[in-house]
Amino acid sequence: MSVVTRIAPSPTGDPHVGTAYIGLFNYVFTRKHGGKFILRIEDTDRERYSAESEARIFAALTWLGLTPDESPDQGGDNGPYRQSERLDIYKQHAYELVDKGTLYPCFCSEERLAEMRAEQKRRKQPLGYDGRCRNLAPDEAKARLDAGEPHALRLKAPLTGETNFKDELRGLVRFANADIRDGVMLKSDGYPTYHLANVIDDHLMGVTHVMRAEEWITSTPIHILLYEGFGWEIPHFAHLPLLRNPDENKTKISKRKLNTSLDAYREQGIVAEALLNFLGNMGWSMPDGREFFGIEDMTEQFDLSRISLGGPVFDLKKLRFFNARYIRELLSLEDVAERAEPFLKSAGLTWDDEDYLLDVIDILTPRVETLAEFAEHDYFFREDFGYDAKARKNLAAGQKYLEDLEREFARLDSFDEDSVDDMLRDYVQSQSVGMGKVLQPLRAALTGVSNSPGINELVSVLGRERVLRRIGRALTAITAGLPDDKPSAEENSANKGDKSSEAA
RNA sequence: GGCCCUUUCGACUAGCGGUUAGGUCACCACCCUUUCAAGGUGGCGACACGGGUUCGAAUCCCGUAAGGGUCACCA
Repeated sequence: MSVVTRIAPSPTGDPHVGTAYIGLFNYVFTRKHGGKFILRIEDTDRERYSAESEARIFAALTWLGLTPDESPDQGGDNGPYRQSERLDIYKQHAYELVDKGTLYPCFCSEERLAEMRAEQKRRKQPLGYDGRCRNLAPDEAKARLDAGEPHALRLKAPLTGETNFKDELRGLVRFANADIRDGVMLKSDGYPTYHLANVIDDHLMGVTHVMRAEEWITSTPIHILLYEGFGWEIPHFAHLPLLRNPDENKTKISKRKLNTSLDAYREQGIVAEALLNFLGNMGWSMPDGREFFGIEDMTEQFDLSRISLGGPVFDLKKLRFFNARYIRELLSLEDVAERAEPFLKSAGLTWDDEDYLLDVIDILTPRVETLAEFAEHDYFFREDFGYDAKARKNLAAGQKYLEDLEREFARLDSFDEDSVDDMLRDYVQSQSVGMGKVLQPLRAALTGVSNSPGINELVSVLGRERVLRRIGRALTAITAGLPDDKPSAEENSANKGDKSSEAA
């Protein structure tokens, strides 16, 4: 049996990390079994639909490398892949189900339903359709239908017995039919609701394994009833655990409490592989316990039985750790530089040759957790950086050393790290002071900040020309009295990371 | 509230009847060190609770509790 899976995001708002999460599991499962992975756009909610959002979903999936085999973009044998383009299909199938007695027309107005709900709430009764139209005499229903009276189509849920299904991860899940409501399957505007469209599409597209988030568990019996109504084969279901907010109660991941936008992570300089790897550790683990693995490795080892069911908390700190690890170890220097370039450029930073960029990225790499953070070390790319408070203090205290070092550097033959190191050590020794006394002013002159990569590598990468120019500039500034009003570029560059996203 | 799902360190997890309950992030300490990192070493820290079953339970069963999800003409 060939496997067919799908993800079915709704194009409303930002592309969601949940889509990437569910997408990843569908993707690796499908690749593992040599099947087909479909992207279907569930755009039946006309109120919230956004074309731009749909485009961003495609872009995000492409970024992550979760490329579908069939989609609205690529097409395929089972299209169209946008639900809004399948309206006739749903309608036709829906009325077929009316004939079969699985669905029935409901002529109740929105107003009546609203009243009904209000009344139920007041009496603290269970919410749900009261079934008025369910018991309409067949010919009355038919007559009103023929007369073209506006109506929705509701599920005629059995009153007794139970509807069960086997969840691949949890085993048998049972529901009393009495608890299943007569939900609307086809809206009065002719659009299907999720349940109907979903079942029809999954069947018509040949989906064999429905892997979706746990929140769908309670609507699965509705889907089962629909499959049974049509007389269709029921696919396998696997409900994946829900990603959780890092809040007290671990509620379902939400953009109120966490940044759920894939675009946002991309813009923050999270690399796709790291995000995927991080997501792969949410509710799943490698048999050998490895935490760092690519999508190929995951595919190779993937097994539904290794999914754990507790809802994993989406921990930004661990994501950043994974990202940092990819930047400094798992990706090649060239690769990192290439990915960092857009971030540097959009910060207005420029450089003359690629080798210099590579050198800079190389020494920055252990000090950075995201691609965007490279741009914080702007002193590598500009000569007009400001001096922050500590740097000014260091400069003021180090004028003499800087004057000496200016001469020493001018005289120095080679700017490789060892030569620089030898020279500096000799000089410091000759002054009979601590290293810091000399090196901190030098650091301030070269970077404008008080913390930076090691002096030796810094000097070596910057090269003679920049070093001399910067010492000269610092000396001038000292003489001019180091005016405080000068905008100091990176006053807070020592502050770690983005608290901003947590500041809600 | 009804129904459904879930439950191992603060977080992610390993474990699938016999382990000093292991690893990772975070946190703390130490080492390295001119700064900031990275790196190294070590530390803190968990089987929700109560009953069973068993010679023996984190592992199996039953309750309880807690948390989550869901109850729309949204998905």
